[in-house]
Amino acid sequence: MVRPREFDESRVLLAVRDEFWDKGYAATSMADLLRVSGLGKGSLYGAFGDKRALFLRVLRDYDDANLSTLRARVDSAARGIDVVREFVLGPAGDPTGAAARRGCLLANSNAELATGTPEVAAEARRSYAALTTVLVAALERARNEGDLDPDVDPAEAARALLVAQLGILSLGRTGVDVDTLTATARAVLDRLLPAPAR
Amino acid sequence: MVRPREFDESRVLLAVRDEFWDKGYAATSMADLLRVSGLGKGSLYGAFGDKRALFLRVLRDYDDANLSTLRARVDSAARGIDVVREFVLGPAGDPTGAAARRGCLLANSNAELATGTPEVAAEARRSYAALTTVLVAALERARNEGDLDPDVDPAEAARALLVAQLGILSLGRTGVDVDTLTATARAVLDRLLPAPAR
DNA sequence: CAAGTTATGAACCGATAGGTCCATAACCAT
DNA sequence: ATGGTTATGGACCTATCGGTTCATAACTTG
Repeated sequence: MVRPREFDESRVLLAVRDEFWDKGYAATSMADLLRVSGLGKGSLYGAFGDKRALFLRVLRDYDDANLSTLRARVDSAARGIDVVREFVLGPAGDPTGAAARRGCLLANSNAELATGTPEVAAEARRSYAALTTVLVAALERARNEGDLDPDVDPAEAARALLVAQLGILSLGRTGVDVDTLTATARAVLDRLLPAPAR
Repeated sequence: MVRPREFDESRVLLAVRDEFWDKGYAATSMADLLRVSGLGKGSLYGAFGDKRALFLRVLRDYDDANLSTLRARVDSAARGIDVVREFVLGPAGDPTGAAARRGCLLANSNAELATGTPEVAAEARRSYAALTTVLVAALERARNEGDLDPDVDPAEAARALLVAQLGILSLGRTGVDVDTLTATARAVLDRLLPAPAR
């Protein structure tokens, strides 16, 4: 009884996400979104609402995917400490520096929109709280596996590691030399994750 | 032979800066800037050029002022370590959290505009490099004053502290509870600035 | 095959964006 | 006092913004 969509919703959402990610919210026009999605106005508005709603949808999907990825890594990683290190080193991982310059959609969006769009700030708080919880689990595992000094408080360290990642993201977005960025990330990690005294 | 300006240039620049700071670049309209500055279009364009040029001017002034302030603190502080701690704790200092939510004009702008406006990213790199240099000096002083473990490499630690500050700024902009923010900053600092073994 | 429903995208809309222009006012130097 | 020069701010301009409307096409179901 209905006419089905001609487009793949998730493909469109990814294309839209990339556009917002590359240009930022305000600098992305609806015309841009129509171009990268290949849709007409009726379809895009009909399926996702206006620009703001579409953006918030994309942002939430992005966060959920990030969280799921991290949780999956905690489950599959050989050692808890590996997940934590990867969490901080990840943004500097691409040797071309392109990933570092792109940064994180959530961090970029929060910096751009936190004041005027409280939903974005709230989403960031939600996401960071969830990330912290996962990091705590990874740190406790690391401690049990003998990779972390037992004196380190997992909750405190998790927040510190989140701050470290956000700092690396922020610095990486300036386009700083990627080797320096990586070295800095490693230096911070070494301080934040002391090995057990033996 | 000339007609003098009727407005105070630095007052206008501060008003414009605050507007960009509060709303971000794209979300600030020329109408906003005319309103907060109290100028007419002819005056604003005549004195500072277009929106982009005005913004870059304001951003550079902001950076220069920040740098000067930090340098002055290094000169006037009782101990080098105090400057470094203040550098990281500063963004979380306002007990109402308003300063933390506002963040840093440079960090916010870099997150919003780094991709599309290379001048902003370049300005951020320049500013962060200069800040790092000042931090190195403060750390060397701290070491000489017996407040810092001599094993700590000042250059490496300076970059780590910059990352820490940027992370605090980023997290603070989400509107997270200011006590948690401060506690996190302290925890990071304690790890990054170990006291000398005795 | 027909009826009913929804997706589609081009046409269209008012509002606002940033930016230019210009008549006038204000001022300094002679 | 007057001529030369610049600051001023409102009028004006075009492009583009996000968003709505609607005739049509496409499809499912009975």
